[in-house]
Amino acid sequence: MQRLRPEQSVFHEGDPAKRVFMVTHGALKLYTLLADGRRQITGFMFPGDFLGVSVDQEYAFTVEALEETELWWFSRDAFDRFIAEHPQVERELYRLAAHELAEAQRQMVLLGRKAAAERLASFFLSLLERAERASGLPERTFDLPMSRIDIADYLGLTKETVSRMLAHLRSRGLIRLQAQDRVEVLDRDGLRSMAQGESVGLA
Amino acid sequence: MQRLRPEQSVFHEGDPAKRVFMVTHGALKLYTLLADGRRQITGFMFPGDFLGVSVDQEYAFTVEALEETELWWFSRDAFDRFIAEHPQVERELYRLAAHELAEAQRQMVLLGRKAAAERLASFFLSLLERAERASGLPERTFDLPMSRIDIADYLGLTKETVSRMLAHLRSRGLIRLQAQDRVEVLDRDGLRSMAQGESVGLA
DNA sequence: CGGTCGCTTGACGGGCTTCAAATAGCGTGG
DNA sequence: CCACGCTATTTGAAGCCCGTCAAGCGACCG
Repeated sequence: MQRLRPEQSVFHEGDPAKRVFMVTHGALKLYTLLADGRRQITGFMFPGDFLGVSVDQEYAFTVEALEETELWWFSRDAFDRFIAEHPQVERELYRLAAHELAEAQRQMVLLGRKAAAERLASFFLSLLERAERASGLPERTFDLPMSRIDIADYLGLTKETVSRMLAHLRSRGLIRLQAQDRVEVLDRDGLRSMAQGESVGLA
Repeated sequence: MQRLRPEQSVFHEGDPAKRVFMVTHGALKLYTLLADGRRQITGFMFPGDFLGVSVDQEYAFTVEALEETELWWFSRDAFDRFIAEHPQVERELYRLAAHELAEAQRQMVLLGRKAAAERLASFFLSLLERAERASGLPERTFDLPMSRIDIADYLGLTKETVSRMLAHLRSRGLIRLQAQDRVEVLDRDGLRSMAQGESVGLA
């Protein structure tokens, strides 16, 4: 078990991947830095998510807590022994990796081809869906445990553009800010159509 | 075994993931489309690569041949049976997924944070490294089996910008075009420093 | 209630896209 | 083998979206 305060890191990019984690409370960000300080957040983690599982030798990113966070961890050796004794788990991990990969691909589409407003709308929709998966109920609101800069670094934008797009979504009546860090979705379909595209499936 | 002509597709996004493939000759592109036709290529595949392995139920992208291509395939059922009989293979597949995931993360950094010239330089370096892995020897040249539009859709740019950045790299003396579809690297270090950043590893 | 820090808003500029046209490469058929 | 024609690629000009720089505002905490 490990407790983290905001800003504290779990591990850094390049560290040997000696542990496997499960998030029990809180929220985390995963990121990589370029030499000149540019940063790309490659994902956020929430309770129930696994960390450092689909990793090969070294961690490929840095992980840092966004808020008070609690993790369960195992040494990779113990984890590997456990898997060896429970082969059906391996299949499950495999599914997990496939899911992560699909998510990464969706993010590539977002970063490569979507406009700023579309990116923010897509992000909000996925946070809403996550909130629903967590509670098991339909939801109209969700929290934003991360800063505007974090959102920007996740969406490949700047904090100013995030702010402006937020204003844009608000003025279009799609969302409302119950607080700086809490979003209420007023028009889910509108948000979806702003998020655009979503793959059509056909060539 | 399956043979494909250029432009022929192996499967489409949303198809049930009934098969697993290995590339033996040729080259392929993986992509998703947005409703209005915008396209993001999420990867290219070359001999030795596996296709449709880390996939959950449905394929998450369309795959299309860039040139004359040959694939070996297995039904997913047969593949799963094979894995069940050879548990050590599962571990290997796992490693494969981890590697794919790391690559996806690098692409997110490229799409989210790199400038056009940096993207093209990064792409060329990775093609050069792939050519070296394929031959097992140091290389100074590599092929471009894909069109400028494909490159653009992979890098999140337009074909015009790709052309201009190509001219830029040429004028800086970093590369030379032996043909439209064959690149010679004249200054690998220069290319590397243009590709920028590569993660610094430290926070 | 005041200070600090994060967020928002505004003005401006730049890098990439868009639209358009010229050129080059390449397969085809004579 | 060469000429032709088609398409991909390159090059040019103009515009726009988002980034940058700067200032103002607002929220939260002590």
